[in-house]
Amino acid sequence: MFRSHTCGELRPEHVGQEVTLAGWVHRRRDHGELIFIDLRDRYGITQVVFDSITAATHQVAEQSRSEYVLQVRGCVRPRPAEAVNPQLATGAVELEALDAQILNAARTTPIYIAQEGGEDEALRLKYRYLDLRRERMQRNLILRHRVIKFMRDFLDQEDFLEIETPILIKSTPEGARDYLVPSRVHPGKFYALPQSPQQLKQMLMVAGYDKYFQIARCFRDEDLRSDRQPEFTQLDMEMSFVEQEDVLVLLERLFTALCQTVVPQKRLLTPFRRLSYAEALERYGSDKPDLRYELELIKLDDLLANTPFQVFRGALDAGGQVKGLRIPGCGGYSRKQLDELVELAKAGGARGLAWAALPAAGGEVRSSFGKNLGAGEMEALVGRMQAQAGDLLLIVADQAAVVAASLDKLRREFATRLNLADPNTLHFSWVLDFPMLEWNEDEARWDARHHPFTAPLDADLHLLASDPGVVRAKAYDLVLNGYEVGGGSIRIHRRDVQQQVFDLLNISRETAQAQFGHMLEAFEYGAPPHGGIAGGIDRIVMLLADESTIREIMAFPKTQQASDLMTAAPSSVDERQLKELHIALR
RNA sequence: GGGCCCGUGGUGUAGCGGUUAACAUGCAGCCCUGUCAAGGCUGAGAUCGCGGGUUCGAACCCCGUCGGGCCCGCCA
Repeated sequence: MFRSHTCGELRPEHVGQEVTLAGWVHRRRDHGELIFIDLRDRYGITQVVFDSITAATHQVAEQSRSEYVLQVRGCVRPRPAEAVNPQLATGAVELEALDAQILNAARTTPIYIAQEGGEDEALRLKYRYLDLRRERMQRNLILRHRVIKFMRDFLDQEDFLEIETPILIKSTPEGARDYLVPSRVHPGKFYALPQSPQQLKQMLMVAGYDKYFQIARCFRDEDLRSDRQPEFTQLDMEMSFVEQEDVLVLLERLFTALCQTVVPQKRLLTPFRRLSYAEALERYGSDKPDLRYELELIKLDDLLANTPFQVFRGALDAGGQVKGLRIPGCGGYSRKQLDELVELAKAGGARGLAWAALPAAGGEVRSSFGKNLGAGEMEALVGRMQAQAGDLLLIVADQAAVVAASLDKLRREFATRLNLADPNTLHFSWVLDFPMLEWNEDEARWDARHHPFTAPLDADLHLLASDPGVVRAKAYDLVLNGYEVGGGSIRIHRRDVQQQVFDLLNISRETAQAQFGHMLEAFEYGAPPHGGIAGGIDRIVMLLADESTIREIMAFPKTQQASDLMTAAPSSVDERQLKELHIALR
């Protein structure tokens, strides 16, 4: 045994006991004859005092440097009243070192452990094992552990079974790009890593495991974002004999209890608000709106029905929309600041951004487009947007999707600038009634928006043949503070409806047989009605931890170029390995 | 595939056409018995990511390249 206690454990009740601690030198304060060392492990920090009276022990402290690994035997004693450190959990006591040894020395570390630095993230990733020693990362990984532990315990209580599914599976061309694994035994053939265990969990429903879950690693070979890594973890669930409402209610109970347990200090809004996909896009321009603040998009089409302004006119004539945002108190923006906003709108796909600034003192409206408007139109816009002196009005005219994307960008930007989103609030919501299909312009065909097994709303079933674009699905997303943290659907379990959907998606019988034959066959042997959901654990933990990238809550994340800077993966491999796998590089 | 931003001692920054490349912190040595971001003194440490170019002269300007970040496309 290297230690009798951890560095976070000692309290006044331990006074007088002889204990042994082991840990890293967090900080050293050398006063000559007296040396203080803060000894750290993942449980905390304990101050160890080395007095020159114990000469050999004192010498160990003299030689010690930051991040040396020490073992110290000593006596727990109370600190003098004026030397108590209320910042430390162990701050009422200290360890009087009687005997100590250096278990291992350490080079000067490239990053400081004791201080949260602003270093280049690449450096942190290269030396991740040092970065992970920091309190922040430990706190995040501990939170992550608690989240996953809670999910397992909760679902166990609800009679769910955690069942593992394979990592080496069959590739299907649907969805994201697959990570492929070559087969040695089958020349020229490949496994794929799962984008999600979708088909497998549906097979488990056919098999009668009516409440399944898994903490499932998923892989998608797509470009990265701050909330997207090539491998990530989902809470994957599937249930039989359930309707959409059952799934929503269960998940709401799960996440409510989860948040109340692991982040009780946060304000959780319940019940979760529900809004349709159409409403979300209409009011917020996003299917994952941050509802902690309002700042809604305002529809202006009807006021401009006869406008002479070509930009608005053109958009409306082309079947598009004109919508705006009222930004309170930003009417004083400079030309340069406004130009930045125009660039932001363009990043969202808009060709431009019309703005109107109302002076704080009242008077003439400054705007990029006022002179092009017809009589009374500016007044009508100002009225509709309920603009007040000092406000800034931002207006985009384009196709609905472009208007939504660009105003969503602006809406989120101003939430940040104006501090509208309370970081301490968790605002979950359900986005429902997604369109089932999506028109693929490039390929001129319908694509499944969720996946091809998603069931249509019963009320829309009859439209499948006549007007597929308006058919809504029994699909639902769980949204938290502007992030999609979960999504799922009720699946089709009727063979005739499935065939109808395949026909719509232009999936031939042969293709369906080749790609999904095993599922279709399985469904002929008594498939129960079923549905499920998958939650993005990384994103949820990120939000609960108040972090802005999921890299901060993963032990060993990858860079935007999908490389691991610590191990230098991916890497070249031996010619012999390639040969065994029947692979020739081009 | 595209747009924008970043790269200077171990670390974080300043310098933005001529400087002995500055500051903080860390590091090393010495002094110091109540510190907890300990303090004091002394010192070492950077060919400015890399490669070209412009210039009498480049950390600084230009081109390319590598690495990192944010976003668009992509992510059923």
